[in-house]
Formats: sequence, structure tokens, C-alpha cells
Amino acid sequence: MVALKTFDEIFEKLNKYQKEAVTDESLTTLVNANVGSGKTTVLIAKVLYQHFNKGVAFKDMVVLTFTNKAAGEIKKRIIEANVNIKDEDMLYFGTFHSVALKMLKTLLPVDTLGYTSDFTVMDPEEFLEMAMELILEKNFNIKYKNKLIKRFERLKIAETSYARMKYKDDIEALWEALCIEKRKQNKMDFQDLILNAINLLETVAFSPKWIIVDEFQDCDETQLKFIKAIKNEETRIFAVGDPNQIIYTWRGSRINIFTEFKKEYNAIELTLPVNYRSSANILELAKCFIVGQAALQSTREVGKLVSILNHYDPFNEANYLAEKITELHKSGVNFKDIAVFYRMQKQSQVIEEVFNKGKIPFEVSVRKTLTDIPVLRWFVALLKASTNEKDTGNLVTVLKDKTFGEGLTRLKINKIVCDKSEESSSLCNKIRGFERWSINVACTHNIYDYFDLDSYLSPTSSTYGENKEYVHTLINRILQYGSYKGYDITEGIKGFINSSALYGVDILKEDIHISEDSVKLMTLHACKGLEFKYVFIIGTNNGLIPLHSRSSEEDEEEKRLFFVGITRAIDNLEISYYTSTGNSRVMSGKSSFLYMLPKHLIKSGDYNEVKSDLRAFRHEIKNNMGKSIKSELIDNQIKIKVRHGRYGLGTVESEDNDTIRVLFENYGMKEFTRGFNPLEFL
DNA sequence: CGATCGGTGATTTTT
DNA sequence: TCACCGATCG
Repeated sequence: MVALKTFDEIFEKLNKYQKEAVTDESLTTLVNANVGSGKTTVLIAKVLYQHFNKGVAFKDMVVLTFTNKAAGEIKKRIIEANVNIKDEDMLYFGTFHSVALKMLKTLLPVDTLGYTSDFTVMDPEEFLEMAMELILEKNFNIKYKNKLIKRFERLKIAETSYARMKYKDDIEALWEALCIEKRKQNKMDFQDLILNAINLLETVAFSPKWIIVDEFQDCDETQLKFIKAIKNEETRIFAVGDPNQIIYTWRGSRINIFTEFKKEYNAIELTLPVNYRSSANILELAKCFIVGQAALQSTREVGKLVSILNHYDPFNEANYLAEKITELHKSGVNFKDIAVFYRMQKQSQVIEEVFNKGKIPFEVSVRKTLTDIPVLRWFVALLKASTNEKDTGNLVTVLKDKTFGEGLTRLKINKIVCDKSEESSSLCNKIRGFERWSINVACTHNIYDYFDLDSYLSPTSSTYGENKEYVHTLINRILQYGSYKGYDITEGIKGFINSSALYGVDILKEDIHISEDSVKLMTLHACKGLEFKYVFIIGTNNGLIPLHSRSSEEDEEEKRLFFVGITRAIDNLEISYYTSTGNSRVMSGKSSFLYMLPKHLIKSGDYNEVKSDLRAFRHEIKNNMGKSIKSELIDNQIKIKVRHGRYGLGTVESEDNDTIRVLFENYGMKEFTRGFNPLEFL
């Protein structure tokens, strides 16, 4: 029984700044949306206002976001506001890439670039495979091969230093060859979608009334050009973003984007200054890490002080978190209202292990890709090759695969592909005959049997059941997609694969579910846009927060990143650091950021204890984490190396609340009182 | 071929 | 600061 919101109802709830932004009709408007100021609400109200009050059709609005999640959220909330609006009305609402794809498929003459309109989208992995094939085929001399992806990235942002390293190789020739090969195989990579759309937009008459951009501060050069290419003389631009949340400059977004854009478009600048999320104390604390503090206004009560705690090391911290969270849960706090933020992905490992043992439900924000499930990677390559006769890349991938394919050598594949010899492969024939077969098949359920997949998934292997399940689930998803869109089999497969490259495949997409009652573990980058009642920011040591930086620009970005983390907290914020990191990259003791905090906003606690009864648990956790390099964080803690002024080198043998016992190489066992001991931890 | 030297970067990640 | 890669030398 959801009450229908009318636009007026939504509008009345807005503050004066938000109302001004919603009704603004300047040619170009830049909204400086402070943290927690209702940016998405304004953006949605703007769309509804233009539609219902100004009669602008949805197809005349281009709404651009960076993530599928954001695009989905906007569409969902618009439909909630008026059930008569349908998803397909919002034609150009989506990520930069998906909107570019839509344009290339329906609006733009891709044939002038040497493509046909049934081109496919390459994910980064497929792109890398294509590069590797070309290196072999054309005998390119490529150095630093395992850094190829990074090098291409740099080449794309025209930052050539890393792409061309001291020792020259054929990286540029490879790039050229890739451009040719992509056309030959009728494929575009993610970047091509936008670049090609930019190229072709000039040639067609497309003039939307509005371009509305979310998270504008994250735009890179290409995305700005895309906006420019869509814009027509009477097109209005409404860009919303927060310059205090620029945390992706390493990915091409730029620090001066607001001033540059304002200058270029002569844009009006509006501000949303009112924060509705965090308690006044938390907001006050956050202000230490940004430059435009004055504009940010609090609406909430003073609230609790922010806790600054120290822990001996990551393992102790994980134990503390487990205890603290269990306590909170017993006192009635939902797990879903709690989040733990850290600087690097691998920091989650210790916490995951300890939370598992402590039976604390949690979700880690890491995205799975097709590569994580080899059978699907292979099967999708098989489908791609089967529905695109130009796709020799995936044909080779499928045939040469030793586990699922026929394990053929390149020489043999070449013979088969060239079609000149008596060599043949039944799988290759199936792939080549797929389109002919699919036309005459009324029932689509036997794709599995057509390829005789049972024999390729080897029923004797231990993973057979699991693999078969994966393949069947994927086939069902494709069929659902195809019938929903009213496509035939090949169209359905192509459409599904293109969209899954951009949107991910939902059967393996392990995106976190905010509504699920579990503690959320994520990096500071991943927490942007979210909010939690209880936030723990861990590992606030120099070398982690902030990470080692070479330039003052990078240091400023680390501050903004910390700012983003702090401002996720609604009522409770706890920040912790290690007194002994056991990692040469991470310095023991408080981060320089923690010295910047005003004393009246914080309270400090001391958890610098090492419980001796946890030693066995520490070992168990270490073993669970395996021998991976990632375990280094607590691995070093098993035998902590120390140096003493008189006794020299030694290792910590046991420790408890008060004392540390150290075995010295030359002096045997010595005992020290914790707190003022003359030990240097190494 | 093994030792050594010099240069480079590491982290964050969406599509 | 360390780990890794590529080049060069003996």
C-alpha cells in the first residue's frame, strides 16, 4: 500500500536551495552539492519537474550516471513517484557507457566507422586476450606484459610516461593493430563506446532538451567530451556533483573540473549546503579534511563524540570489532546499520576470518567477474563466437581451452579457421552452424544439447555438477532476457552478452545488498554514496590512511577520501589505528590525519592489549588465510621481531596485558613491562 | 647463465 | 622501502 507521491508533495519537502536547483532553467547549471545534501532527490525532482510542469518528454532528457546502481536508483525512484512512467520511457537514462551504446545501436551510423550495428561489446578481459593474440600473430615485441592493462590505461589518458617505458617496445604498433582488429571482429571496448559516439554525434541531428549529470566530479576528459557532443544550441545542462568528493583523479577525473567547466560553459553555480545525514560533531570533524568548509551546514543535534581507539595490530582489531559488534547487536542494533571501512581490499581478510568464527553476518564489497567462474568465461566466449562470424578471437579462445574446449594448438586452429585443409573440429562446426540451426528451432531450450556440452564439461570432473548448473542458469537468463525483449535466439544472446558486459551478469554479481541484515565491509572508495548509523574506519596509520603519497595533490586526495568515509556516519563513528603494524609500509602509531582532529570532538580509548588466550586463535586464523601473500598483515605477527638497545635482535615469544617476553638471539629470554619498554618493533 | 644494476611502481576501480 | 622487470657484464 504505497501512497502515490505527487510532484507537489515531493517539491514541498525540499529546502529553498533544493527548490531553486529544481526550478532553475539556466542554459548551463553546475550544482555544488555538499555531502548528504539530497543531491539525488534534487536530480529526480528536476526530472519530474521538467516532465510534469514543463511538458518535456523523457526521451528528450539524457540522464548520465557513473554506475548502474545509481542509474537504477534514479529510475526506480522516478517510477515510485509515478507508476505510469515505464522504464523504457527513460530511453537515455543510464551510465555514460550504456547511453553511448544505446545511441550507437539505434541512432548513430556506425557503418561509417567500419562497424555493423550488431557489433559486440568487449569487456577488459576480452580486450587483453585480443592483445595477446595479436602479439603472437604479428610477433610484436612487448615488454612488461603483465602490466599491459595498466599501460593501455595510461595510453588512453594520453599519459605516455608509463605506457612508453625506458626500454621501448611495440606498444604503439600494438595499439594501432588493436584498432584495426576491433573493426575486423566488429567489437568495441568500453572506451570505444563513448569515443565512437562522440565521433558520430556530429553527423546526426540529435538535440535533447536536457543533459543531466550525476556525480559530475567523477567525469574524465572523454566523458566531458561526450556531454559536449550531445549538447546542442538549446540543450540545457544540469550537472550535480561535490568537489569535496573527488577521489578518482587516478582514473582520469580532474581536480579543477568545476572551475574549468564553469568557465567553458559560462555556467551558473548553485549550492546545496545543508547536510541532513550526520550529527553536528561528525560533520564538524569531517570539515578538517576539506577546503570549502564554510558552505557545509549541519541540521542535526550535536550527537556523540567520535571515538579514536588504538589496537595492537589488525588481528586484535578484528577481534575487538567482532566483540563490539556482537555487543551492539545484543543491544538491539541491526547488523545492516554497521559498516567497516578500510583503505585496501586485502585488509578485509582478517576481519572476514574473525567474523566467520564469531558468527557475525557480513558482506564484502568485491565484484565478481566472469573470469572467476572459468566455465562461464568459456561458455560466453562460445556464445560470442557462435553469434558473430567475424569473432575469430573468441573462436580461438574456445577451441584452444584445455579444460572445456578441444585443447587445440594454434597451428591446428589456424588450419581449421582457414578452411583449407582436411582438418576439422566438431566444436568449430557447431559454432559455425549455430545461426543456421537457431533459425529453424522453435524451442530454445536445447542450446546445451546442440553444443553437446555434456561431453565438454567432462562428467567425470569434480566440478561437473556445479559447472552444469552455472551453464543452465546462464542459458535460462539469456532466454528470459530474449523473450522479455521479444528477440529471436541469436538476437537474444547478442543483446544479453552486450548488456552483461556493461551491467555484469547477475548470477555472479556479488554486489552488496544494502537491505540485507549483515555488516558491510568495504574500501573507502566503495563507500561513496552510502550511509550507516555505525561506521568504523580502521587502520588509520600513515602508509594506509593516508597511503604513501608522492605529491601534495595525492595527499589532498587522501584527505578527501577520509572525508568521504567520515561523512558516511549518521550517529556513531569510531576511528582506529595500530600500535604495531608488522608491515614495513605501514607506520605504527596515529596517522597524521588523527592529529588534525579538534580535541573537543573526540574521545580516546586504549585497546592496546594482547590477550594471551588469543594466540591459538591467531594461529588458526593465519592458517585459514592460507599461504597467500595477502596474509602478510598478520603473518608477521606470529613472531614479531624486535630490537633492544643492549640485547640486540630477538623475537616476541609471548605477551599478555602487562608484559612481553622476548627471546634474544644472544641473551636468551627477557621480560619487559608493556607501555614503557625499550623495544623497537621491526 | 647468474649476478648485478637501474628504473619503476606499489593503492583505490567503474564500465 | 621493497619487489619486479629488463638489460648488461663476466
